Amino acid sequence: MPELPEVETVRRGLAPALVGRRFGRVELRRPDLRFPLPERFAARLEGARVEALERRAKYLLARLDTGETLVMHLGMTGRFIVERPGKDPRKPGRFAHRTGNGGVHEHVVFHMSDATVVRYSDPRRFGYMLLLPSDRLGEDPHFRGLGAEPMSDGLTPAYLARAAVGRRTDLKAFLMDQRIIAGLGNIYACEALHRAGLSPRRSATSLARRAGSPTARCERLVAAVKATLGEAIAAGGSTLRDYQQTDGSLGDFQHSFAVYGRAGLRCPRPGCGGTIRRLAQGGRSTFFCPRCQR
DNA sequence: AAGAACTCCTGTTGGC
DNA sequence: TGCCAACAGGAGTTCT
Repeated sequence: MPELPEVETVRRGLAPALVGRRFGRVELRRPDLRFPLPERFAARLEGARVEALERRAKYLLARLDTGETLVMHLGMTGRFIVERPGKDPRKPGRFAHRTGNGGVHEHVVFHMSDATVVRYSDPRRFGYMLLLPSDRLGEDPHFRGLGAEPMSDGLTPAYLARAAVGRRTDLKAFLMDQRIIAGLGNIYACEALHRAGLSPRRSATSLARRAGSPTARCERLVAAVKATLGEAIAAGGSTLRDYQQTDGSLGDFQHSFAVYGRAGLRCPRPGCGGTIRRLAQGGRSTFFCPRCQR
C-alpha cells in the first residue's frame, strides 16, 4: 500500500511521538506479522530511547540508544495511529480498519514514556518489524541491495541510464525494482511514466545509449519521478483504502492522479484527448495513455 | 542470471 | 440478495 510518499508522511507524523521518548510497555497481540517478530521484542524495546526516526526506501528506521535500530515496513495495509494523552482520538472514518473480534488487526501497541500511545494495525500482515544492529544495517539483506533514494542526488539521469543498459524488462517493472530506485511503487511508477510521456511497455534499455549515457527520455523520466513524488509528499500521500496519516487524516494526492485507477477516462494532458487504458504487467495493474505515452 | 510467476493474508468490489 | 472471481499500495522466494 504505502509507497515512498506515504511512508515519508507517516515518518513525519510519527517523529514527534517517538523521537526523544523512551518505550514503555510494548504490547504484542500476536507473535508474527509477515515474519516472526524479533526474539524478546518487547524486552529489547522497553526502556530504549529513540534518537531519530529516519526513512530509507519504504522502511521506517527508529534509531535506539541501545545500539539497535527498529525497522518497520508497512507492507500493503500497515498503519500507525498516534494517540496523544488528553486529546480526543479522531473518530474512525470511512476507512477504519475493521477491528471487530476484539481488534484482531491491531497487532502491536507502543506505550511511550510520556503516555503517548502508538498503535500498529495491518489486516493483511504483509508488514513487518525487525531489530538490527545500527552499525551494520547496510549489511542486512533488506538494505544491502537497495538502489538510489529518488529524492536525493543519488538519482540522476546518468545513474538510471547506467542501470538500464542491456535491460530488456518493461520500463514499468524497471521503475518498481527497488534495487534500481528505492521507494517507487505501482501508483507512482504509473504517474511518473505519464508525466514523462513514456510508455510503460517500452524496454528499460531505451533509456540509455550504447555507451550507457542517458537519453533525453531518461532525463525526462528522472525529472518526472522527482516531481511526482515531491507533489505527493506535499499532499500527504494518496489514500485508496487503508492508508491514513498518523492522526487519522487521509492523503490528498489521489485527487491528482493523471492515470492511476482511471481506465476509460480522458487523458488529462492538455491537447492529448487520448483514453486511459489498464493493462496487466507482472501481475500488477498498469494505467497509461497510449496516445501521449510512447 | 535476468525476468517472470507464485506466494503470503484479509477485505472489498463487481458481475452474474 | 448471494456467491464467487478478481483485485488491492509490497516484495521475498522459486521457477524458467
